[in-house]
Amino acid sequence: MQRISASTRKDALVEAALRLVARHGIAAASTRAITAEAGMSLASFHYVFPSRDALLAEVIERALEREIDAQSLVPYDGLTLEERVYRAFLTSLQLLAADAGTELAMFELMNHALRTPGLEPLARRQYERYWDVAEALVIETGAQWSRPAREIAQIVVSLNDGISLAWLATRDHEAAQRMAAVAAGAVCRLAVDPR
Amino acid sequence: MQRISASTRKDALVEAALRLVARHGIAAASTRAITAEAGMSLASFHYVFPSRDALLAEVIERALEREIDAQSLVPYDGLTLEERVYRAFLTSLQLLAADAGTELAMFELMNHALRTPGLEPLARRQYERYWDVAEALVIETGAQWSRPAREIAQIVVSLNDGISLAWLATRDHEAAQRMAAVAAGAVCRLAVDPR
DNA sequence: GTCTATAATGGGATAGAC
DNA sequence: GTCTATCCCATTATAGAC
Repeated sequence: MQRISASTRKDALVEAALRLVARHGIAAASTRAITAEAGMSLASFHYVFPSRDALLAEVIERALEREIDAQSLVPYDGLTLEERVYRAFLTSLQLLAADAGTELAMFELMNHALRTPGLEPLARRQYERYWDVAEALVIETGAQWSRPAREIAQIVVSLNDGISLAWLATRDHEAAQRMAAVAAGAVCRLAVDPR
Repeated sequence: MQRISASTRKDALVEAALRLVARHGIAAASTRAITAEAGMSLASFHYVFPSRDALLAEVIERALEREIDAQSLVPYDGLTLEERVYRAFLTSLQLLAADAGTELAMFELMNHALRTPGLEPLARRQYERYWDVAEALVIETGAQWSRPAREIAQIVVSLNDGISLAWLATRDHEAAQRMAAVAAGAVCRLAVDPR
């Protein structure tokens, strides 16, 4: 095998792990499976990562950034407030339908972090970032809200998580879309002038 | 050891597994750990359960029923609509704070079902039951809603799941209580006459 | 730096005595 | 029905040759 820089190798392992977790769940992401997926030997793994958990920590951060990037590409020009909120929920559902494994993986990685001593702060930071992104979105609507933007944002994130989980469990597209519509309505009624 | 009926034994194993999953996560619920917790031998396990997954399926159902029982004990007499909805969310948060492990376990068991071939219908049924229970609660408010009771119920469940997950990740009591309040307000604005 | 080989552990499941 | 003992496999991590 060629000599490859440690950072390149880390990168390849994180990507391989992410694919495996998305496809078959976190339990399937053993060090052996990961190195096989990345096309390298088992020993290479421990050359760049001290342990499986150290890798999973990086996997969580990588997955989070990807998720946030996907959300921030949505165009909202010329839409009413309710349409914008609805569109945001729908975008999540589209990401979900396009790659259910990856979205389920986000929940699995979160649970893993919450069960692994030392990784709890990762879960916390993940939520703070979700809230940050949603808050920016709420402010960007330009609406006047009856509560601080951050609280609205937290409700939006909660609804999004809840609807996503419900879809993952039931795979009921119609129900999920109706939920997105009703949720958008409920959120918009928190605006002072829900135009 | 004494001769014990198969059903008693199953029961003891399910309870032991539930305790382990709540304490240390689903990964810690190995057949060996479960039988040790239940105070019996490993072979007894396979005498009453064909496999670990067969046990976990029963664990999921048991945990679900317990969760629903806990929620249905809440008294709502003499409260306004918003107070009732708020109270429902708060009750969830209290259960959460009282036993975070068990509530986290619910999410883990759900993920497990979604990743295990053959157990997906369990996850689906679990959600249908959540929705049923919430729908009964929504109807019981006596309010006139702008959408069918089931859709309101689905939003309530989504909010509850989302808020629960956020609390599990951040352990921020204040934020969670504010979220419960704002969520209750948003839901109630879906009533025709939100008195 | 990268590999093969192996240690060390823990897992699910089963055989067979009682 | 219940147990002990064991099989067999997969896992994480490391040793040591190159």
